[in-house]
Parts: sequence; structure tokens; C-alpha cells
Amino acid sequence: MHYQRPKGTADVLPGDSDKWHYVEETARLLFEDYQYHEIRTPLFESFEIFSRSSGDTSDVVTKEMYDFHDKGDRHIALRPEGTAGVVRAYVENKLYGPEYAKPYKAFYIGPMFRYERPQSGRQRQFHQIGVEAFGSDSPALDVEVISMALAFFKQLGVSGLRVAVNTLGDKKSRDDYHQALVDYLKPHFDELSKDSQERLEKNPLRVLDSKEPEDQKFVADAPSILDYLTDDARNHFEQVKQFMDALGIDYVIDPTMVRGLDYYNHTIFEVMVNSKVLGHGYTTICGGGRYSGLVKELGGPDDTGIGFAIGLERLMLLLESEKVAIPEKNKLDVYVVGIGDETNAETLKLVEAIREAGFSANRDYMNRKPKAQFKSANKEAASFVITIGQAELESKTAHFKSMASGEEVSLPLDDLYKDFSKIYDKYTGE
RNA sequence: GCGGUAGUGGUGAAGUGGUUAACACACCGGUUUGUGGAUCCGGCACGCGUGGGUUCGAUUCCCACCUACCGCCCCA
Repeated sequence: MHYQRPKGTADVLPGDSDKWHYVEETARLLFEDYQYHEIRTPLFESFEIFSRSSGDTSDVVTKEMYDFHDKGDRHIALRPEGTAGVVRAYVENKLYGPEYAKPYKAFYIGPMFRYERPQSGRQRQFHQIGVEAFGSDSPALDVEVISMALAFFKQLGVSGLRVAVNTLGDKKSRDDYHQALVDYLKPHFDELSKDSQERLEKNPLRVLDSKEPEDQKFVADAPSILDYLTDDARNHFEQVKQFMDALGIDYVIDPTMVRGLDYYNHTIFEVMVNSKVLGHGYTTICGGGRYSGLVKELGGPDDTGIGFAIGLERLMLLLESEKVAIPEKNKLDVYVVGIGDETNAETLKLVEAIREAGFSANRDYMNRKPKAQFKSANKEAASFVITIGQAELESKTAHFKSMASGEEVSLPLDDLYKDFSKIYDKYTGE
């Protein structure tokens, strides 16, 4: 009991890992259908990759980064999110080159790290599945990305989702709105909550996100970003809505929605769910949006990108609470019971032969009595039990028992070794 | 980083300032010795998160720390 895992980390144990595999495989198969291919980037990057991309005001950079100096005095950070590393790889490997299809589509699955207080569905090492598409401004791509996220949840059997969409417009829209919002809130500064007073200085848009009642009465009458969009920005957003409608996607427009990372513009969206396991009210399990300037910021061309990230810990909690069925696998086909030490070699040969024939097999390694071994076979839900004792050894046979029916027959060992699948099929069919 | 609740065996848990820490589940063994999912019997915490302190004596009282859970901040 002396050692315990670091705060905010978790062990995914055998059994649980099946669920993770299922979710990850579902994502891989689906995203490949959309022609997104997996990219694997390092778990750590130069600190600067994240500080430049996330923006100086984001909490992710200012207080949640796991960073350190390595032995070569390089300033390193464990990745707090996936986009920055993918953008870096896009630039470094010149994936914007003419030989690659545009948009360039990639997805990632893996751990992220943030130094924060653990809570339900929030760990210091947590996992995300995310996608990114570079090099196209098409609103159709925005909608495809949102649709893909929804298709993923649908395939997993998650229901009761709420899709919220907003736009942050382009640079000019955002700047104009920023100013308008500050102008509106400044006179009420003293009436705002303490947190929001701070937000007003650092990142005024965040005030819109406040849950404090004293803030919300101002938020209600605050100017809307939608009134400050340039023609281009408005046009983009209109098309997004139009395509969403064309796909029959149910969504709400939430002009107060903000995103945590500074690099977003134009379309942003969240997929939310109302589940008590994740806290009160609607919580976000998938967030994303369009970003421009990020590729350029990290030394590439002026390409835009769009993507989303799904928090896997939250998703796993959700699947559990919704009792979403995970397909079972790795059933035990055969348990081999050996009676007496002299059968030790034969039972070992037999389980190996059965495995080689493509079936799963197990045996006892604790020198336990037949009864105890049968108990194990039962507990492990073996379909069949093969028993070998002194007598069988001499007659070169084995008892073959169906655990479901209780029927037991004697078979030549040679048959078991030669064509196990034939025997398996014969007695499974009955 | 702030606030709240909690921490007893593999699990769920009861409990008390003082000889053997209840009960249940699980597990292991036995029930005439080579066969499961039932019954019965037996075994299973030298220690009650860690470290200090108070006390003749603490798992039980006090302090600190660690961890988990919830809320805030923020976010997936």
C-alpha cells in the first residue's frame, strides 16, 4: 500500500480495457470511412508549440501545463491537447504539399495531460479521440466534421445528445465584438462576480460562460456576436446552418458559447449530454471548431483547419451509465483438467495444440484437485472441459465434456490433436 | 489554486479509548479421496490511508500530509 499511482491517473484493468478497445475501434473504422487516417505524434513537444498555439490567456497554458526542462535544458511540455502537435506535424512533414489530397484529414487517439483537480470524468492524464482537417475553408467540411462526431456517438448507441453551434466569425468580427462586449460590460464592472471581473480583463468572451446569477442578467442583454459578423463570416455561418439542415441534424445556436482555446474562429460546436454521472445539467463530451492562423503560427502556410476532440473518460462514464452494451469477446472455448502430476506435460501440450488450432484454452497451474479445476472452468465460462488422468494417459484418450449439456464422451487424443476444430464444431452444433 | 465529504480485509461494510475488529459476498480447503454451477463445515485484517501527538493504553481523540469523491475555476 505504500506506492499509489500519481494523483489524477487511473489504471485501466483487463476487462475494462475491452471497453476502451471497442470505443477506439469504433472510431477507427468510422473515421476511416470518412477517409481520416490515424496520426501519432509525440506525447511531449516543445513547450512553445502549446504556448504559441493555445494563446497566452488560456488556463491550459498559464496553469495546467505539465512542463519541465530535460537534461539538454529543452523546455518540454506533456501535450495538454491534440491539435497543436498535429499542426506541428502537418507543417514539419509538409503535408500541405501538392502531392497530398486536400483537405488533409487525420485523427488521433491517445493520452493528454493537464495539471488540474481531478473530478468525475476529469483526470490529469486523460484521453481524447480527435480529428483535424486542413486546407479547406468549405462550410461543407464544418458540417461533415460535426456529422462525423454525431455518427460516432450514434454508432456507440449514445442518445439524448444536444448539438450547440456558434460562430466566432473572422478576425474583424471577433475584434469588433470584443470591443462591443467590453464597452457593454465595463459600466457594470462593480456588479459582476469576482471571477467575471477577472475574465473581463483577460478574456471578456468568457464572461458569457459564467454560471453566476449576477453575471447572467447582464449576459442576457449582452450584444451578440451574430450582430458583429462581417459579410464573409455571416455567409460562412449561413451555409453551415443550411448544410446542417440538409443533413437533418438537430442543433441549437448558442451565441454565448465560447471555447477554451484561443485559436478558434468561425464555426465552433459542442456535443453535450445531460447525464448525472458527468455532473449537473448538460456537459460537453465533444468540442471543436474551425481555426485559422494556427498553421501559420507554427511556421506553415496560411492554411485553415477544423477539428474536434472527444473526452474518452467522460464517454466511458456515459456508456456505463447508459448501459451501452459492449460486444463480448475472448470467450473460453476449452478448459483442460489434468489429474495427477504425471499429466502435467500432456495437458500443457493439449492447451497449446488447441490454441494453435485457433481456439482459446486454459488449464490449472496451482496443482488443484479435479473438483476445483471444474469450478474454475465453470467460473471462466468454458464451453468444454477436457479431462486427462492416469487412465486416459494409458489409453491415449481424453474425456470431452460439454459444460452446457453436461454430456461427456471419450475421444482419442490423436483426434483432438489432429483436427480440433472438427470436434469443436460437432459438439457445438448439438 | 479554493471550499466540502470521506479513507477499516480481495469486495460491501459494522464497530469500540483497554483481553480474540461483527456480518455478508468473493476466494481457498473439506464433505471417503477423478468432475462444475446446490447444501453443510472450516480457513481467511498481528491490523483499521501515512506520519506525528494526547493517553497507563488508540483503529477509535487531536494535528499534518496523501488519496478519492463533489462543487468552484477551467475544460474533454
